[in-house]
Amino acid sequence: MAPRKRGRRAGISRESVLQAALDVAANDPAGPVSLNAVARALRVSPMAIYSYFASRDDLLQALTAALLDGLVIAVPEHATPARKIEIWAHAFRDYFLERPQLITMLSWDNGHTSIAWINQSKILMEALESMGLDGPELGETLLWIWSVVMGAIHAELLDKQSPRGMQDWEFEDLDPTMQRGVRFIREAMAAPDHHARLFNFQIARLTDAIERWGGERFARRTLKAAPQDI
Amino acid sequence: MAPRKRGRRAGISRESVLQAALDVAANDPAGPVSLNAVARALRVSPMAIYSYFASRDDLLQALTAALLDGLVIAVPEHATPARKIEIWAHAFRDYFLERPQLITMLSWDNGHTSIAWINQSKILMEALESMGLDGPELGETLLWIWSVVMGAIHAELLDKQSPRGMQDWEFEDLDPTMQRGVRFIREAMAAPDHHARLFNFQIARLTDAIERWGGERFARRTLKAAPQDI
DNA sequence: ACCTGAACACCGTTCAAGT
DNA sequence: ACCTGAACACCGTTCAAGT
Repeated sequence: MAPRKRGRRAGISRESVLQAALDVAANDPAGPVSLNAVARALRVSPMAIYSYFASRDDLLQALTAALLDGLVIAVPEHATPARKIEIWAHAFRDYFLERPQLITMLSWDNGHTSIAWINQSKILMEALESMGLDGPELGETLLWIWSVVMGAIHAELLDKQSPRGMQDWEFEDLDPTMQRGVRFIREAMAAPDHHARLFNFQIARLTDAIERWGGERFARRTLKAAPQDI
Repeated sequence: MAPRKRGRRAGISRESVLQAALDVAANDPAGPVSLNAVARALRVSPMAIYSYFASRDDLLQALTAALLDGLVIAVPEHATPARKIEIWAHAFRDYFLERPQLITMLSWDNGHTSIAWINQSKILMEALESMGLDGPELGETLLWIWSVVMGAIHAELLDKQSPRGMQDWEFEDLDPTMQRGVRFIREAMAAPDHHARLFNFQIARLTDAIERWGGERFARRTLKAAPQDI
């Protein structure tokens, strides 16, 4: 309560700032993590944080890394590549659903991809390689999987924190065809495991496509390598 | 320049506010549309806007509707359902790429889905229905397509407005396996039509899966309807 | 080196007052 | 009814000053 004297050491550190940021994020998962809120939690002036982080962006980068560090994905060694991808995706989903702030910070807030995030994709990459993917195609597939997984999780979180409520008058403004569609959507979302089912479905289509696609590419490459000009 | 007198009519209207908001959005596609910025463009006090819109949310809702109104998707009547979905998805992508603000406002800012947005999906729904989808399954498929299309476009825009630059020291901190992966990603993204190709690929997988899935469901339903107990 | 305070340029919204 | 101005509670960041 007693206001600190000018320049008096508050005894904060990079770690304690990070911990405070984690607390702020945990207390309000929906809202953005602001420097001011972190400073308030630490009972210091907002500017004190600048001694440990260059900017808000810098703090968020460290925060995402800290949050991601807790994620350890283990896959059975003898599982098929497709199964490994499935396990990877579901582990990601579970982890993000418990830490709703992460998805925003990781892929939407500023677009910066943290190192920790990339390192977490090792299992994914190894699975793709063993499916015969290589070079730019492997890179493209990685980007694709990220987009689908993050998109699906983001949509799920958004829906959970603010269910798309539609007013009656809005519903009546709709085209009759779409009124039926909206009813179907509501029916679909009424199922208690709706989000899990939708996620499962997307990942299944994903691995399905990769298996087929990777197989084709692999066959083509093997064909090219064969001595056809003899 | 001359400051308006208190209460003096500025002569703005719901339409002029909306137009100003469109201008603001066009001038800074990356940044959010703020009430203050719109007021500045109109040369009125921010509070004047509250005479025409209940809140910032209300203004954004109207803004998205106005932006979406310009989108008219026409599909050849005799195209296959899958082809219709493809055309729909690409029309959406083209439209959104020219109006980068839309994607944020529509699906990420507050999560409110505008009526205009839903009405735009009529073609999509008709295509799905003619593929044999119905009920909650149709609703689920609609949600899925939205998620994929919006996710892909969002990722593309984000990448364009702030390319994921990675510092050298960051690269060296990576696991060797992922260093190779990141190199592949860079190679993939070096292609000039990279985004278009990735989008094409995703939509192709999407229609592929729906055709197969819808077909299965259709067959099962037909089977059920058949007089098997005779 | 670490921290504060004042300042600047933002943001959305409420409330009272003026025409 | 329409609009302003002051006020409130935010936000990130710069800069000078204090210990």
